[in-house]
Amino acid sequence: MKIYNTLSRKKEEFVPIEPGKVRIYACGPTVYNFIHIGNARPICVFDVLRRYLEYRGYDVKFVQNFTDIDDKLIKKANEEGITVPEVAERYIAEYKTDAHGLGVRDADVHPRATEVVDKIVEIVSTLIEKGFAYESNGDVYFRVRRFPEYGKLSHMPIEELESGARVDVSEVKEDPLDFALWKAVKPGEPYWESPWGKGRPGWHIECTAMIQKHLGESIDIHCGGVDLTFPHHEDEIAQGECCTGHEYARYWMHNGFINVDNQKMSKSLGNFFTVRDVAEKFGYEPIKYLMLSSHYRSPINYSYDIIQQCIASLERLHNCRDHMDFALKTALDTSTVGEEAFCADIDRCVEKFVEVMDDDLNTADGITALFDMVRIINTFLAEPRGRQAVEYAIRRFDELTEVLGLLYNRDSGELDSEIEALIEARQQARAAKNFAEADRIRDELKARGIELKDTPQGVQWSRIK
RNA sequence: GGCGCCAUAGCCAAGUGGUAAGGCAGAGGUCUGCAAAACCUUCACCACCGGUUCAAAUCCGGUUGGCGCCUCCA
Repeated sequence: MKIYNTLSRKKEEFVPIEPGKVRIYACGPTVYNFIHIGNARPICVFDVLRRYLEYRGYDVKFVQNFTDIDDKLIKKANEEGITVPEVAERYIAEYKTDAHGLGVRDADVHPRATEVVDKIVEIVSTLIEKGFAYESNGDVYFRVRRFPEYGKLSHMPIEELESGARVDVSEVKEDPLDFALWKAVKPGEPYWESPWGKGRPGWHIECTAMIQKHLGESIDIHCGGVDLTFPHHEDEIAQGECCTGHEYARYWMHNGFINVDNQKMSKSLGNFFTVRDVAEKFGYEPIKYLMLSSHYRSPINYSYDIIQQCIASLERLHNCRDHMDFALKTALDTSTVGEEAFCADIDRCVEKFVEVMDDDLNTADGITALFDMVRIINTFLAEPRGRQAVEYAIRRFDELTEVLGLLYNRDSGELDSEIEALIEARQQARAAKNFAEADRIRDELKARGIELKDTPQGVQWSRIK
């Protein structure tokens, strides 16, 4: 598989540190509010990365953090008159509701910043011992100029950073470039004891601590949004590599943004949508589809029209899958002509899927391979088919939707007897050419969320999504 | 100012040297009691101007337009 590595700015063949194993760390949300659809992008995309690597036979360990201590949480807690841990608890729960709604699996470990303070103190102490960091007024800063490779991820010339004039100038820092590893406590804020007095961790250091604790000194893939490239990821590399002397992460994957009206979503512009809001109107699945419909590094523009198109596309996928379930119920015990060729066509779609996903996780093309399969299946199932062929198609189709994390939460449940009786009554009405009654029943069922399709093989029903 | 990204049909979106995938919407048709679904057919001079090449949406240079990071940020 090839992965575009921000470090080299090239697609590189993926070679794990340890054969067969992949250690992935993805920057997770700061849990001070509901996540917005921009947050949903890395969550969805890197979940697919994980699933795809597993599909390709790797043993994947996937870690995603929750930032549960920072300025925004403190502010939120003050506003609501509750504690910081209460804020974190609430929004971690909301996060999980959304992530599960999006069909995203839990990470193997979801560490919280507040759980790794010991590790953070340990790393900061090591950095001070090695001369890479210094204490100043209860804060601890990293000496950026001590790490000659600083800037290798974002490809920023260090001189330019300094002349950027936006860098915070502070008397407590030796150099404006230096960044905080530890922040001295301010009145009314939560704190932890440390060799430098009461305080709390800086933001960048938490990820480094979690990686060291749960994945080791070097990891295979580090993921996050493009905006994290600098300074967050750059700082992580500096801390991590200076602390251990080893390469921090081999591959860096950065997802593009979700825009609204071609502008970055942000609170200050007032143009952001929470996942919850969109899900309540349209459901979670169209959001998931949107995220996978273009390459993960491209920007996506969110709009009502686009989400409607996602809903329509998804319907074609669901119809095909429903049709397969129906075809299985009415399948023949013997095989029919052309099934071998059919299975071969299906296999070709899977091969294409693997080929494009191998190319830097091209989910847009992966979906195309799925749609190719849909057409082949729909055509093939126009007439009754042998059970084995139908089962094979289902298995291979599900294989792809599972990797993409699409068509989850499918309701293949049974109908209750009352509905079944209505369907039967309608069939009798149709046989008696009482079409008014038949249509009335069909409308009634539709109002109850059941859609009927009359086929040569009988009545196919499905629940309206 | 520094470092980058993007521009493909009405909409979304792949394709990065060999003559434009896929989805949505539209048009026509087949099937159907009707409907739905499905299937078939149809729908692009790849922002502009130069250059390299037998061959360019794809490479190089330039122009225009849009966007991001450099500050918390997915």
